[in-house]
Amino acid sequence: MVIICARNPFSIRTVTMKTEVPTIQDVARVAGVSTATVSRALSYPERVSEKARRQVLEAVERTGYVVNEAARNLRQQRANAIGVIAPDLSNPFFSSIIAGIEQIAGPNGFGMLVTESSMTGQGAFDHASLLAAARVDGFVVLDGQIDLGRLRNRVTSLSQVPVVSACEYPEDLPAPSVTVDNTGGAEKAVRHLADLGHTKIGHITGPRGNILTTTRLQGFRAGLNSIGLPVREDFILPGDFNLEAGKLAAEIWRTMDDRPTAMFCASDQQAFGFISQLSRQGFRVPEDVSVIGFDDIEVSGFFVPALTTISQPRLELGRMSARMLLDRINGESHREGLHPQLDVTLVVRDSTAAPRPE
Amino acid sequence: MVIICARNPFSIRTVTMKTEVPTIQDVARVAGVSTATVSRALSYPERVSEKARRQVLEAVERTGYVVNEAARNLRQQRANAIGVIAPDLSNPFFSSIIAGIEQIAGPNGFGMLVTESSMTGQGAFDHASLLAAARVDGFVVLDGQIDLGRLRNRVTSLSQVPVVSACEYPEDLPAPSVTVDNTGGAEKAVRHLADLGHTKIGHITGPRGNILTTTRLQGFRAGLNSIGLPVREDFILPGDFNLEAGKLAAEIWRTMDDRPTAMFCASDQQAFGFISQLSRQGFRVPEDVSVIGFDDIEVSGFFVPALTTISQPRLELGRMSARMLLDRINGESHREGLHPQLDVTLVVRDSTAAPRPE
DNA sequence: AGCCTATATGTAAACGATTGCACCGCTGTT
DNA sequence: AACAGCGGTGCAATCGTTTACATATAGGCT
Repeated sequence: MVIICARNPFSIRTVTMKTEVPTIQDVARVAGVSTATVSRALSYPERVSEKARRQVLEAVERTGYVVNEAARNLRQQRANAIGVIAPDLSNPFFSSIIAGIEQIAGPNGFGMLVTESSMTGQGAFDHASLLAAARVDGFVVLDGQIDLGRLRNRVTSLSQVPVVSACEYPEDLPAPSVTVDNTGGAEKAVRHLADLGHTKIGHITGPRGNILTTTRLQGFRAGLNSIGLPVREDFILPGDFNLEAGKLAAEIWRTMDDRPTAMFCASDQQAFGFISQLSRQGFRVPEDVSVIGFDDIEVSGFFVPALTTISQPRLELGRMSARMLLDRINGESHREGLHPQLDVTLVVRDSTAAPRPE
Repeated sequence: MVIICARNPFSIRTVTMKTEVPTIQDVARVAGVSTATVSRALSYPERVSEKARRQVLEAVERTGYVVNEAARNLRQQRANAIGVIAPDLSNPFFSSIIAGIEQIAGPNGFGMLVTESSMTGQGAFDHASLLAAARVDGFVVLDGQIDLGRLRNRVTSLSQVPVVSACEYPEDLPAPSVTVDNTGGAEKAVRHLADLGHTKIGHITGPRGNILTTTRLQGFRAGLNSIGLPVREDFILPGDFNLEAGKLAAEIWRTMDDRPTAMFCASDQQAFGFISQLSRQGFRVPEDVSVIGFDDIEVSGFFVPALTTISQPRLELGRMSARMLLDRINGESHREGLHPQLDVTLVVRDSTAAPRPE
């Protein structure tokens, strides 16, 4: 490989030994054109002559030039990157959405900066506003619990900053969001259980205050209503989305003297925790109790028993939110009130069955 | 909040309505000092007078100034960011490592750019070298399968570019790496099974060519040897780390006329797939066959049965590799040959038991 | 008093790209 | 022959920092 780089040819930094990286100047010199032409040849090929384009391309090849993003970003007042704020990076549910975001961002020349909102106490928000000042062009927010007050104080009018929330969303956030039909999903779950013949259907909720918790609970009630089943408040157990919460709920279920014969869990993880603890106590799923989850994470199909659940298009959730964000960044402003909702589907596997005859 | 920003006070871009963001010039004006002093007051507080520092800090407060990273990066020839190359973002195993990296990078003022190496075919490598030119100061590589030839062609001498590989590592990569004791882990697994009384112990490997596959297989053999058990080649089934591979292996196990009574799986996910498929066929774990995994991902403790496995410190793996990378970036060059190896521990749960008496 | 040092500040030159503007030559029209 | 229009190109300003260097001021020493 030939390295052509006349600028400062004798500089040898003895410590780092960093090889000088070619600049647009070097390319221009080799190609025998001005830097303006080089820049144009690369960004708007159709605006330079055939000949110039060839020369530039060859010079790029020979020098091994690659654009310095920092310089470009400074000049263009653009970061060519988006920020992702997730509540919990190690949660497989979120990582799949993040993968979806990357699938769109990457090929469009955008980097993806990932932060965890739980970070450092006050956390992501200093991050976020700090980032907003030059590192990213916008955010995808995956955390519905986020403290908006803080952000508002920093960023004068939030609605100006390109933000798209995905999955969970703060209700009062004046930004587009992409979600799934949580209410409808919960209704489908209930209906499925009822179709199997269950009349005593319970629910383990998500964490208090979370929007997903609210909508799924709402769907749960609506589902029961629509098929004429009474809502038994004592069958609604408070929980969280994680494994531990399912375990805790199992302990409560065990102590009930009138037990539901089927449980709708607010997440797959929760369902795993529930089933796991029950099995340990000698109960069997679905023989003793049917269990249905929500999310359809990858492992669900391989759980024992394979989990019946409401499947969310997580990858598509990420892809769509990234697309919307990129659109906003590029000025193709959707109306603020854009809130697409993706459909969810019932996936029947082995954790649900007809109730044991009395 | 007071916005002080004299530069171009009448500019109102009607389309975007972007609020002008204050620069260091604005701060300097308000504080009544030069930009140099502002810069110094923020970066080296001890090098300016008490008075100047106070004035600058107050001006920063009033203007809401936050440094423009693009400009800083350009000037300093530094990106203040690290790149992470992962083979599969939605895999919970990797996401935990990524979380660990972020825990170190974030607080140190480094952004974390995440890319998936499977991306776009040729993929991460154009990404990677492109990034190397200005977006990141170094990489943590989580993908051992990576095509080094490509990278080499781009980056003249790879050893100059700060790279740390974590978990998996290409054997010929002249870069520090942080791994876990895979061989030792495999030995522990085998020993545990032997201690329970198993003599017919099998293994489902990872994907061909992967370094983890090799070292774990090696440990498996070594373990058998050290306790005087023969290595039955027909008990070694080829696989992959994912769920599907476990399922496939289960089918093979079923057709064997002389079956191992215990299986050491190359990953937890694989173990899930194996157990899941077996259960579906009416076999029981650990009664019919003991199963031990490798990784100890979060859900393992809640599987049915709870999975006995070799636990890796995934978060620490990420944290340590991030620390090493940051050190290298800051010039505190470790020797090239630094390859710390973290310990793994056996976690005994319910998927292993003594073999059924003949 | 004179000189030297140390400390605190300001001035201005980078960093490497993009892009508004001016210019040049050519073609086609009047 | 004059001129408008246009595609292609180069010049040079600009983005917002950091930092080498110059300068100023104060204080300590002989």
